[in-house]
Amino acid sequence: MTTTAKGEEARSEILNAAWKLFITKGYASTSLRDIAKAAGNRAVGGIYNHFASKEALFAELLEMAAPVDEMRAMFAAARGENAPEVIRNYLRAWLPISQRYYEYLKLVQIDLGEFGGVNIQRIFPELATPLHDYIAYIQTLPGLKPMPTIVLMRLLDTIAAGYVVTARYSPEDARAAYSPEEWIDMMVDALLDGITEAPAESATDA
Amino acid sequence: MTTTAKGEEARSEILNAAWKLFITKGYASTSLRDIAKAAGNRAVGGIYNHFASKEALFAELLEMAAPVDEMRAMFAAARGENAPEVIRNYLRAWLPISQRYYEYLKLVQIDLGEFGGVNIQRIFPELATPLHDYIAYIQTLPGLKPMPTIVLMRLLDTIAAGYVVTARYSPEDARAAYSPEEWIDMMVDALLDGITEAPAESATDA
DNA sequence: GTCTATAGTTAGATAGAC
DNA sequence: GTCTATCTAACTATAGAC
Repeated sequence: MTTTAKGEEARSEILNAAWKLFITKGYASTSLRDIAKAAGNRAVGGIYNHFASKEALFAELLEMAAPVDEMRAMFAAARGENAPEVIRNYLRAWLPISQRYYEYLKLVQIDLGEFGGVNIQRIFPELATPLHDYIAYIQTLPGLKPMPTIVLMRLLDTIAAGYVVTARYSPEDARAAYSPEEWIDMMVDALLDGITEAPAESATDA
Repeated sequence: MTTTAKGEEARSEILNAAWKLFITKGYASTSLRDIAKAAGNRAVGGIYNHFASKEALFAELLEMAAPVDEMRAMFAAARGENAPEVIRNYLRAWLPISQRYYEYLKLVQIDLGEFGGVNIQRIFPELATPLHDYIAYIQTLPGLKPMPTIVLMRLLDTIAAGYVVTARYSPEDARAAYSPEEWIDMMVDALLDGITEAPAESATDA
């Protein structure tokens, strides 16, 4: 829809402004006037030089911001010799990403609410399949209690989702008592070793 | 705003319709015409006999659906002699509630996005304080590894939030392999005892 | 490609008969 | 208390000058 350098700049300004507004105000509450104004006080009509409609602009955001490459790279990198070690590597890599992904999830929710999820359905398989393969890989490694793949997947998803969600709702000052890395390690430790006090006898790795 | 029985019925029909539409379509995308139509094909203007504005209608939903009583009752009931037992009781009681609460959280997000959270701020202290007290109570009980209150709170919140979120995103058929109660117990077990295989020597409670 | 101007539609809210 | 009719404002999208 655009070829010149100036056009490209306008296009990305519009995308940036739309991202911020859709995230903070929602889709329906964000007018094209709002977007045009936030994108350097542009003309409303000019948006249509770059996007066919408001929904097309939204769909473009959803597609270009999907963390497909990031996730694939992480799955390739977070490997190791035993499952606990790999899980630790995985969560250390994924949790910081997933927090950035939090804003993206708002766009996903918009797509589900406003458009019935038609836009996200094109992207989702690209993410689900590598994740499933990766979890299956972890289960070939030693060091875990036996459990079905679906259970392990949900546990890992639970930590990731919970980490992101609780970062928003818990009181800020208490959360600041630890660095993000410390928080991640504490949550990983809880998942791997539990929070129940050991039976007290042979404390080999305290 | 309403006194007669017929008026009360209309009022609750409007509230029910608005709840469903706000949850599924979002606030801004839901028009008062949509609500009036869904509430038994009523007249749009009639809504103003019961609510001063669209926002007032929304605020009423937010207030009346807050699970304040449910949470207080749960905090009072989920007690015991040692911390792991109490945590299990707590999560068994709270996770089913929190899933119903999932829809309510969408309303909270709407309030944050559309109104800057002004409506939820009236309700939030009623929930946060009892929760904090309850976590502190758990920490007076024996059986947990030593950890700061804020860490335990975030871990419990993580399980609760993760349970709710992953229920929406994981594939339905795989999730149906276990009952909700089984899922909850598996997740509680993971939190309490971890997922790492024990060092193999003295398997006392396998 | 960007702008101004505007068409066409729909929103929240109000007035007044019944 | 409910209805029909309507007001004003805001929206998406288009047309046409530059």
